[in-house]
Amino acid sequence: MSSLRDVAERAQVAVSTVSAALNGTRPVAAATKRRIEQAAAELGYRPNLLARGLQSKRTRILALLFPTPAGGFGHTEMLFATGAAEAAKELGYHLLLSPESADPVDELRHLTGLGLVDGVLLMEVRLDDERTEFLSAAGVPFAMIGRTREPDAIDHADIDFAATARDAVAHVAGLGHRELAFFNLSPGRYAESYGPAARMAGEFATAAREAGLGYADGFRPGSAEEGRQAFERLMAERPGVTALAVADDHAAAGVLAGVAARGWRVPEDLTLVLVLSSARAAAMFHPSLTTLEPPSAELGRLGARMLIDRLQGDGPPRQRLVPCRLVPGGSSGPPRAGS
Amino acid sequence: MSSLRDVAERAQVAVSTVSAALNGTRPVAAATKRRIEQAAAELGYRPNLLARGLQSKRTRILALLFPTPAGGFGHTEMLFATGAAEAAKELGYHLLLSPESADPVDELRHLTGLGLVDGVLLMEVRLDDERTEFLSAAGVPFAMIGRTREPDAIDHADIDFAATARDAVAHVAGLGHRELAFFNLSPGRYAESYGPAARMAGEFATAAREAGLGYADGFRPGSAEEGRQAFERLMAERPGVTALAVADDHAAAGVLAGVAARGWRVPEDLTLVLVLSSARAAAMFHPSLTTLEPPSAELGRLGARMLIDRLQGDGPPRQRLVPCRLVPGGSSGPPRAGS
DNA sequence: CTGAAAGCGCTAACAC
DNA sequence: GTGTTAGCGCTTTCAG
Repeated sequence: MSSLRDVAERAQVAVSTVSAALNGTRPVAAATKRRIEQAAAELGYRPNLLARGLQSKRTRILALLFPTPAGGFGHTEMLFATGAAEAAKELGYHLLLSPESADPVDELRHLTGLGLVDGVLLMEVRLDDERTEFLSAAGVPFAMIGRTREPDAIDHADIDFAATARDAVAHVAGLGHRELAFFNLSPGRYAESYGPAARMAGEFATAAREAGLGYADGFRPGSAEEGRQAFERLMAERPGVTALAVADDHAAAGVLAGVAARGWRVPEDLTLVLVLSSARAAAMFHPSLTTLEPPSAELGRLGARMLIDRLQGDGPPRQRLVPCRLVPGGSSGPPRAGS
Repeated sequence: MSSLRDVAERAQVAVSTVSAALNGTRPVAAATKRRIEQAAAELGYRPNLLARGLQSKRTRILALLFPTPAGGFGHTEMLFATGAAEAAKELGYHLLLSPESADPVDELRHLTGLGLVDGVLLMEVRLDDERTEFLSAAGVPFAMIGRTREPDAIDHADIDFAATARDAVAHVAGLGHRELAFFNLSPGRYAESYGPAARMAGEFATAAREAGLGYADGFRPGSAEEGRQAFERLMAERPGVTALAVADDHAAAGVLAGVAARGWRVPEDLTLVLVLSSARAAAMFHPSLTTLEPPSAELGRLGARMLIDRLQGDGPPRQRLVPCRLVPGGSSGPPRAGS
C-alpha cells in the first residue's frame, strides 16, 4: 500500500501539502492540487485509517451494541443493523457489530477504552438502562434506537407508538368495529421494562378510549398455544370483541387456529391485525395479515445519522419518532354480524 | 485515557517493559510484572488499538461483507452475522459490518485499502464469485460462508447439502413415503448461480434415487400464490407424491392453502417439510412444520474462527460442512392411504 | 501558498 | 531482564 509520502514524492511536494490537498484542510494552489490528485490516483493511494485515527482521535467507526436475547433475533433487529450500517457507510463511517455479554456496562467500558470507536449506537433500550448512564458519565457520544423512560436529553430514534396505536384504531374503527382487544408481547420474552411492550399497551388503551371503542387487554401470549388459549379466554370474557391486534407472530398463528376451531373465519368473523411485526411474516399467513410494520431499517438509519451528526457538531438532542406503516392484508374486514 | 507511558511512569519502568509484560512478548521478572499489572489496573489502562495496529499491521478487526438482496434479509443471514461477531469476540477480534454496494469488488478494494481490517468474511457466495478472485489476487486473507463452484483452495464453512438431503429423504422414507417432490427457491429471488439453490436440488435428486424413492422437482415457487399453483400442478402431474419438501417459507404457506383447498389435511394427506428455513418460521404454521434448519449461527462462528485461525498461522485450507438440523414438527406423518 | 518537524501510542530491534 | 530508540502513516502547528 502506498503512503502519503509516496504520493508526496511522486508529486514533488511535501507530505503536509498532500494531506492538505486531499483533505481540504487548508488552501492549496489549483495546479499543485491537481498534480497531487493525479499522483494519488496513479498510486491508488488510500489513507490509512489507523494512522489518521491515531493522530486525529477520530476513527469514523461506530459501534452497534446488540444484545443476544434468548428468544433469538428478530427480523426487526436485523434491519436496525443493516439500516445503521448503510447510513453509516453513506456518511463515510463504518459500523462495528458488538455483541453484548452478561455485563453490558463492563463491555462498554472495554469497547470505548480501546479508542476504536467514535460513538455508540444502543438498541433494545430498556426503560431504565444502565448503559446510558455509563455512556453519559464517560462522555462517550451515543444515540439510542428506542428510548429510556426519560429520554429527553438523549439522541434517539424510536417508534411513534401513539401514532401507531391511533392508526390501528382508526383502521378498525373505519371498518365499523366497536370493540377491540390487544395481545401484547409476552412478559417472558422481554422484561417488563421493555419499552415497546410497555408503551404499546398504554397507547392502545388511550387511542381506543379517544375513538370511543370498547377495549380489552392484559393478554400476553408468547406462543401459538398461548395465543389460542388467550383467544378463547377473550371470547369467553368479551364476546363482543370483533377486532384483535396481536404483537407476537406466534401468538397470531395461535389465534388463527382458535378462530378455525370455532368454525370462524378471518376476516369475516374476526379482524386480525399484527403489530410490531414484519410484513414479511404477515405474508406467510392465510389470509395475509394486516400489519403495522415497524420502520426498523429507517430507525437504524436515523440512529446512525443522529450519532454522526452529534459527532460532527454539538447542539440540542436529536429525536425522531416514526410511526409503524400500516400494510393492509386480507385479515381486515367489517365486524361480524350479530355483535 | 491513560497510555503505556503513564503505566510505565507509575511502575517505574520503561514503556517497552510494560508492553512486554502486558503482551508476553518477552520474559519479564515476576516482581516487575506484578508491579506493572497493578499500575495498569489502577489506571484502568486500555491499549489503544489504533496505535497497536499502526505499528503491528494487525488490527484484529474482521469485515463481514453482506450484500443487501432486494428481497430483504432473512433470519439466516442475521445469524451468520451474530454468530461471526460472537466467535470473533471470544477470540479477541472485532467484526465490522460492511454493506455491499453495486460494485462489490470496488467496495472491497476500498475497504481493504484502508488498513483497517485483517481479513474478510464473505457471505452469500455465488458459484462464480468475483470477490474471491479479487481477494486472492490482492493477498487479503478471507473465508467464505458458503462456497464457490471450486472451493477446494479456499477456507469455508457451508451447509452439508448432501447429508441434509439424505436426512430429509430418510425422514420421509422412514415414515413409509415412496414418492417425494421438492420445491426449490425461486429463480427470481436468487440468481441461478446461488449455491444453496443449485446444490440442494442436485442432492435431493441423488438422495431420493439412492433411497429408491420416486422424485419430482423443477418447481420454484417464490410466493404463497405460486406455491399454491405449484402444488396443484404437482398433484395433477404426479398424483402419487405424498411428501413434499419446500425451500421457501411463503411457498410453504401457499402449499398449505392448496392442501386445504383440496379438502386435505397435513400431515394426514401430505407430509410437508421445510428446508433451509428457520424453526422459528416453521413454528408459525399450523401444524408446525418439520424443518431442516440451517446451522446459520454455527456457520458464522466457524467462518470467523477459520479466518482468525488463518490469520494466526498458515496451513492447509480449513473447510467445514455442517448438515441442517432436522426439527420434527406436526407436518410429518405416514403417507395417505390409497397412494 | 508550501515545507519541515513534532508527535499520536504502540511495537520491535538493539544495546546494555 | 530492562532501557533506549526508531519508526508505523498521518495531522497539525509553526516558519518561511
